Amino acid sequence: MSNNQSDCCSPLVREPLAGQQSVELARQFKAMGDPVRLRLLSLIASHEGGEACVCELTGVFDLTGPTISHHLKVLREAGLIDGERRGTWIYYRVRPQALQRLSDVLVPGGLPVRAG
Amino acid sequence: MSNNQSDCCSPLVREPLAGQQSVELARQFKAMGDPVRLRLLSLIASHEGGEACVCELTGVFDLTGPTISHHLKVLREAGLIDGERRGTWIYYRVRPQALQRLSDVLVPGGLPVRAG
DNA sequence: CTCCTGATTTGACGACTGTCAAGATAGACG
DNA sequence: CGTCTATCTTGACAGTCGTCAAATCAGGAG
Repeated sequence: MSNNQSDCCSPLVREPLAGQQSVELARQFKAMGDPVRLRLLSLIASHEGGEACVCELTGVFDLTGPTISHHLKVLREAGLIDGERRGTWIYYRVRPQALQRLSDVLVPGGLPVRAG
Repeated sequence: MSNNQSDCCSPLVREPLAGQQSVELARQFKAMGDPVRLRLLSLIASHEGGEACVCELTGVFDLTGPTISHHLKVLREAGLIDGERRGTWIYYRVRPQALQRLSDVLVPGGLPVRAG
């Protein structure tokens, strides 16, 4: 079985998910299973240049800095975003491969698709 | 903004998710954020005929009936599966539209794609 | 009607999660 | 060096979640 992350995975719909794979995927879906995190992900992904500084994210929500920081950490540890410090600010960007992989898992067509 | 569920949604990557939409989507992603539920979903989706009876799902896990039932309820209330009683048994099947929608949200191409 | 089997509901309990306040780190600037 | 700003970490607390045992509901068979 192709358990490799870069080679990726058969879609959910084609064959039963193996135990280990389900744990990995669930971790990523779970990270997206919170409205705040989903919006953070979207804010980052859709921001110009494909990246956003924490300072641009904090103001959007009625939440304290530490809470935003916590959510970003969850997204980062799930492998959905990457953070990079540049001077005073820390910039986050999404990992398109990760989103693509999750997207692929969900539809029967799955991997083969990819309309360039 | 096309906030309509059937018309669907712009992908995460194109523009920031609105508050209400993020809550709905998060609910579905959250439902998939558990290894057992992901495997259940996969078992149902990949089962012959596109449906599976609860009795076929229970034996797969080292979990009690009530627990499986609970997870199925979560998936059902998230709109990811549908259940139907036929005689003694209850059969579940996935809602392909729901999975498709989630898949679409995750990639930049989003809706327009669809390589037949 | 009574019993049996399949499935859900209820109630309980430990584990985990989202949130905040307070403290700690990291770099920029005097 | 010390200070200021941006971000993260820690500790605490209420709320939610995953799980099981026990009770309940729905059909089929005697």
